[in-house]
Amino acid sequence: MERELLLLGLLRQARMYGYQLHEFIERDLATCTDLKKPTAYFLLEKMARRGWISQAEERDGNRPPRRVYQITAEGEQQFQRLLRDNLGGYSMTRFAGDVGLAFADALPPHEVLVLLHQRHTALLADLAAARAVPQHEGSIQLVVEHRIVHLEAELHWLDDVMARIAAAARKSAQSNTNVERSDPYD
Amino acid sequence: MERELLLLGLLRQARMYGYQLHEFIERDLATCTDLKKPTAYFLLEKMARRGWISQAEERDGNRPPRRVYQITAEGEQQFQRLLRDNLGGYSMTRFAGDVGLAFADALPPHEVLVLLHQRHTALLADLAAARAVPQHEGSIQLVVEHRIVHLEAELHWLDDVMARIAAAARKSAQSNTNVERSDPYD
DNA sequence: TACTGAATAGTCAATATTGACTATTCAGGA
DNA sequence: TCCTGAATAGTCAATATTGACTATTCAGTA
Repeated sequence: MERELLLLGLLRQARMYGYQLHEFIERDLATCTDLKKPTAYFLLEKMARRGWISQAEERDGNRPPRRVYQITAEGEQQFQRLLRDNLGGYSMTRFAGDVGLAFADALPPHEVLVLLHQRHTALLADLAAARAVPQHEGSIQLVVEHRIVHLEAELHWLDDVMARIAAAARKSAQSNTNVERSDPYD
Repeated sequence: MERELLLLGLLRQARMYGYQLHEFIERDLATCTDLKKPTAYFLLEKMARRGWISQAEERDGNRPPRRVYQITAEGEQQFQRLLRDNLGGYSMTRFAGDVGLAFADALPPHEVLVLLHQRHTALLADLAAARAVPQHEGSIQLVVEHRIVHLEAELHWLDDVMARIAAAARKSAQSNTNVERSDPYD
């Protein structure tokens, strides 16, 4: 339901057409959500059917007509309900990268370390991008900060995981060495 | 693709039928992913079509026959590819709760605080559940730890956000008071 | 003027995901 | 024996989501 909440929240601030909504989301909210164009149109139509928003054809000069969406009184009610549900609740966050980690022991540790280093680099780039986002007005700023907090925690954790894997790999390499070279001082 | 990776990773450890896979995911991996039964069957069929896994009917006493899935050599290849992609990459995590926060200024601050307090409670419960998960063998333990790290960061951040909202509300209540009661000492 | 590439505005078919349901077996008690 | 509730094993129709595509307009420029 977050996507409906998002669209209603934007339409609450101004009437817009689908493309405009999509552009705004891509430009200003890419940090907090994604919403592909077909999904946006799908949800807009659904909400229009339910009477949460109203559509109107509008033309601008020679351009082909476009559907402008506007929130209704019913839509405002639903917005408030969805907003209260969202703020008051908490739904488990899923991390796509966890699945790989869960099976990390299927690869040799040194390769895992190389791959996690790549992940680390990608994380750093994402953090830099989040830090580069210009100040937003109002609560949207919170979301950017949230993202930064999360990315920083993620980086620390990833460093820790890599250190532990490296330590385990060293230890096992060491015992191999011991066996192969029978070197009790290594 | 994480879901395919997940199923392949499980089938790599033992041949299983759909229900077994689903049960394992619900019981042991609920912290890191969700995967509803119909989705599991859908993906299993898709991977069978592609030759990543093979199916076999099997019967156990009087029970109705069930389809047992087994990873193939091709499936093992794909598993390794997906695993490398997953470990080496990073895909943005989306937080459902962010959408609500982005529109928090649509509600009076005191109500936002009440709602965020509810969220806080739910978070604490989730953290307690994550801490209660018994030790897992191997890398799966990493995922549980990751979850705990994230929940702790989330709680700290939420405390901070609530404190800031409370402070802003106090300040604005104060200026209201000043205006209404003209009390320069409050 | 004619052409090219970017911006605008959306559509379509294919895929993925889910809630709600069915149907069987089995263990244990009334 | 018969019944009930839990466990087992899945299916189906409805919904949601996406990649890839179309088609128009406009600004700049060769």
